[in-house]
Amino acid sequence: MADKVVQSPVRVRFAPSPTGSLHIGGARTAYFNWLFARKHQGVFVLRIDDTDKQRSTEDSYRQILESFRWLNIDWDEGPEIGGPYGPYRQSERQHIYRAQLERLIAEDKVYPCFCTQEELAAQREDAQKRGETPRYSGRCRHLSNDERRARIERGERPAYRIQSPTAGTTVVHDIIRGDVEFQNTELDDFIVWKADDTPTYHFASCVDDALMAITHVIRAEEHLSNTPRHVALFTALGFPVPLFAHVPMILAPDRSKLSKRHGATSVEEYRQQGILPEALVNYLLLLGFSPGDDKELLTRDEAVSVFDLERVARHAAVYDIKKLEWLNAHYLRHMSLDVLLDSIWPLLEARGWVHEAMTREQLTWVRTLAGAMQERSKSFEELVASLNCYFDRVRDFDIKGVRKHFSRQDVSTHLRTAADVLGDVHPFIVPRIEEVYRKLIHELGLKTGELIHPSRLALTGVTIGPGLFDVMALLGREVCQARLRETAGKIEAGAFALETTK
RNA sequence: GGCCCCAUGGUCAAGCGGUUAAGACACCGCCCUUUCACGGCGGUAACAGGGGUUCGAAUCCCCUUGGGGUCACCA
Repeated sequence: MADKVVQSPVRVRFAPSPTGSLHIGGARTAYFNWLFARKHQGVFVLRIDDTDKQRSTEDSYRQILESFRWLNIDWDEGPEIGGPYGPYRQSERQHIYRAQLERLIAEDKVYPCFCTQEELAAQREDAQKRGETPRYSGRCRHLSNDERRARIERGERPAYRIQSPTAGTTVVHDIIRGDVEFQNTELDDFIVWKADDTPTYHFASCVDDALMAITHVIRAEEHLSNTPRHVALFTALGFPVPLFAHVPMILAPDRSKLSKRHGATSVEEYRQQGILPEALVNYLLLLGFSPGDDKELLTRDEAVSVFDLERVARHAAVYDIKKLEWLNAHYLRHMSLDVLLDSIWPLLEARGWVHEAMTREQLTWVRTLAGAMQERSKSFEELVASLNCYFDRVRDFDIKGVRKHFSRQDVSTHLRTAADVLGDVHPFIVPRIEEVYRKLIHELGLKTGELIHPSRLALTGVTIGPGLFDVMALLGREVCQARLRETAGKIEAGAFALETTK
């Protein structure tokens, strides 16, 4: 990246407001910030924009931090660890904003506005009707100091507006989009301080960015249109204007804004659904960024070294759950078996399949089960669900499988014979089972699949899964025999007749 | 509506004046195989439209269309 773009030291920030869980788009923006900081040996600041006391909750605050920890995105300055520019929660910085406001008032860059919200709303409506852009009229801009003082003394609670430039253009230097020009006539004197005596988001954000020496503001595209205001604010405050990078939005499959009705939108939800942090982070990187070569699977270190803000896409990306699942399956398959077991343990426990006092044999067995399904699962949930037949009797049989494999006249007889034959397998291990089973298949004059498929279905209820002989060894002789016979009985009793005609 | 951003297959995307327009996910075949999954091989599928500039445009410019964002005493 060009030297002019990266000054040192790089200081970037992510500033969520704790009014909900960490959104997938926010996570990506944060990750890009983090990557940029790490890439340039800079500082990643986490700041909490909790100026909105009504909507901010402590719960949400904790969950956001937790999501970052889960994603393995660490911050160099911010909540819980502090730093030289703290505090890092806006609710604790009110005195700082107030001081800056008073300074700007003294410097005549900001002025009190006594217009009521009703008046402003009416003006806005008028403008809308005339087809004009609703802008503040500037009515209170030229009030005399005497009048201002008098009205304040009379008890009126003004808001404060910044004197925006009325002519010329404001150029926003955006690393992703290039220079973006705005006519200053489009700007109005917007409010920086509310009548309830608290700063607006724009004001607090710019004061913080200025005072925290933020060099690059990397944020969502929705802020691009607000940026001229921020430039005006930085200028009024007398601080250098940082460089900007507005990252494109993430859209739902119907190209609308991603929302709850499109399924999971928060990091927390993905976590609950068994998505691995490595997969999510890898996917987020690929959304709106390409390393330039064909690489799709990137480790964290590779991501850091390859990341480049100038290569971030300018257009919005549609969220594709399928690719996330693919990545998840990939990371799932490459997990060590013990980490995998550790990860699914709570799920197994919840189903009552495991408990803390299990014997070594039982643990080994569960571990083997997990391993058997590891390569066949896209998520923890799916993996655990596929284990059902090892812990519980088979209640439901795959209908298509039943039609296909239980329809032959002599199936039940064969299953019974198979059950009998399993009694001769010693020890009950895969090669022995296979040897005996194949011998039986040959003697019955069947094709391999003609016995194997019905057996698998009888044993597990499904037509998919590990090799039949692995399944058998895992289930154990007695269970195999019992299920083969039980299913044979059901076939003979016509228990599947209903299902086959369904 | 004003302003701003954007536009390559269904999706993510490479490309930055000359390419048979990569690759990945998804989908469809084939192979492997007792099923599934993995893996391997192959296939369907794109430069929104129209004008320019140029010997030559996916690439540069303009217009149209479409999508998104923003216009609050929300953040």
